[in-house]
Amino acid sequence: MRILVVEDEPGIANFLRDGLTEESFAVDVAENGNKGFELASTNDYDLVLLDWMIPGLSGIEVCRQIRKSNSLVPIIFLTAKDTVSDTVFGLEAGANDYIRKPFQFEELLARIRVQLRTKEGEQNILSLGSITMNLGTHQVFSNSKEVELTQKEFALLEYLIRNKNKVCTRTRIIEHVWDIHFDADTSVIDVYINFLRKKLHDVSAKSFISTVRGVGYIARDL
Amino acid sequence: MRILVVEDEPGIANFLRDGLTEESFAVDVAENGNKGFELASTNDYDLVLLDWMIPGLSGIEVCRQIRKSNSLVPIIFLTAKDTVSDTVFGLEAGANDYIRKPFQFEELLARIRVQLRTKEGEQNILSLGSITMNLGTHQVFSNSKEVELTQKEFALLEYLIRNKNKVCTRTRIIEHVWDIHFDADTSVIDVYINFLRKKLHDVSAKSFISTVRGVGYIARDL
DNA sequence: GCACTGTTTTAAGCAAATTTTAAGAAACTT
DNA sequence: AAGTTTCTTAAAATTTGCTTAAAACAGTGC
Repeated sequence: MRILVVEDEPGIANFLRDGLTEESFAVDVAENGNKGFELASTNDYDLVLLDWMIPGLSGIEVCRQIRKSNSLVPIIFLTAKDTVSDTVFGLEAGANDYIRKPFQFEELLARIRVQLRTKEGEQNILSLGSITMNLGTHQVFSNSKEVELTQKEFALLEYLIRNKNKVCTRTRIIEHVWDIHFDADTSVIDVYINFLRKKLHDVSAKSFISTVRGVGYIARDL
Repeated sequence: MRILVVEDEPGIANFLRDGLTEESFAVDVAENGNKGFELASTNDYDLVLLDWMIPGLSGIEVCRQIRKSNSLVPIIFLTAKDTVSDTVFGLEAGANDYIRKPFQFEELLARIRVQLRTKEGEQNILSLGSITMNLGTHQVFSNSKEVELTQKEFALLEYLIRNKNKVCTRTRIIEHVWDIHFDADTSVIDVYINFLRKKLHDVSAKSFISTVRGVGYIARDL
């Protein structure tokens, strides 16, 4: 899942980047409003975190512009202001939620999950056949036996399962899981598919990730 | 579907070639404006991706020349510039759309599909009789049973179905699906028609691809 | 600051599937 | 029946993906 963070204070920006990366999100940071809108309009993010007070276009403006361009990406405001009118103003501009600074990272995470859930019509649990992922606790179970996955393995599996029964092309995988947008001549996907198959294969019945030659991979529901 | 990419940076050019090939397009790359125009004027592309800043003729010039030669092929600009006047300039030169670098591959793909759709009046799903193709997921169903096709098989079937009820000559097939423009003394089409018939025949009622002797093949809607 | 641990990426040889070539059999045309 | 054209099959050539090992990197504790 790709998240755009629009935040000028480097401390907070880094804090968010690191924390969200730990949670297996692919994070881009924009340090002002113009950059933020540019990135938002040229990329396909799954969620946007938007600081209210930023140089260039204000957060509200960025939010309006994004909505004007017909994007429904969930937007969460980070705001130091706390008067009711301001938050209402933000929500009316098209934001989905807001959180006041200083905030607890856990709370932010919870709100992010809520937005992603409503977007995808899912809970915190993803499943495919006998495999279950708990996004909240970062645990993966295969036949109710826990399997330890690394960050990248987890992120790749999440992407595959969110798109289950659809072919995921190499290009899309490298963009959504690795956040790489050019020069895709790497075999890192092959290697991670291999990791996942090894870790999940002997536990669940059959190799549930099939290869679609010349295109990518597909995780099938049976 | 044939796409011409006019782009000088090898990294981006390769990225585009690979990504578009994954999506079953036949891709040619020109590394400068003159080559680009030469290819565009001597070939029948379904779409042109044109970088703005390229050696030789500028992207704008190539676009103008193409339009001057009375071609209506859809043209999408790739541009690093982002002032409104520039893009308007590009669109006035006869381009159909533009996308700013750096871009998300999926967004580019969406824009390409929009151009091809308006051109062909179709969505992401193609169908013929009991056969359905999902271009987004690269899946083919025959009587709602999935059939596994390779890249070339998929591309050939797509071409036949996009031109259903029209005779597709061998020359056009070899040009649009294989991107070969000389020396058509190959029997590769015969072989692939055979593959398709075998894979789809026993599932759907009758052989839906008929041979038109001396000319080519036709996929009929019944 | 350095060694240790685990993760991620790169690279290379091998295996497997796809794509192309080729050639004889079959079908159609004249 | 002769001459084309297409079909079918098999094998060669090529491409793509799998697997493994090692290198690069990051984080932790001493």
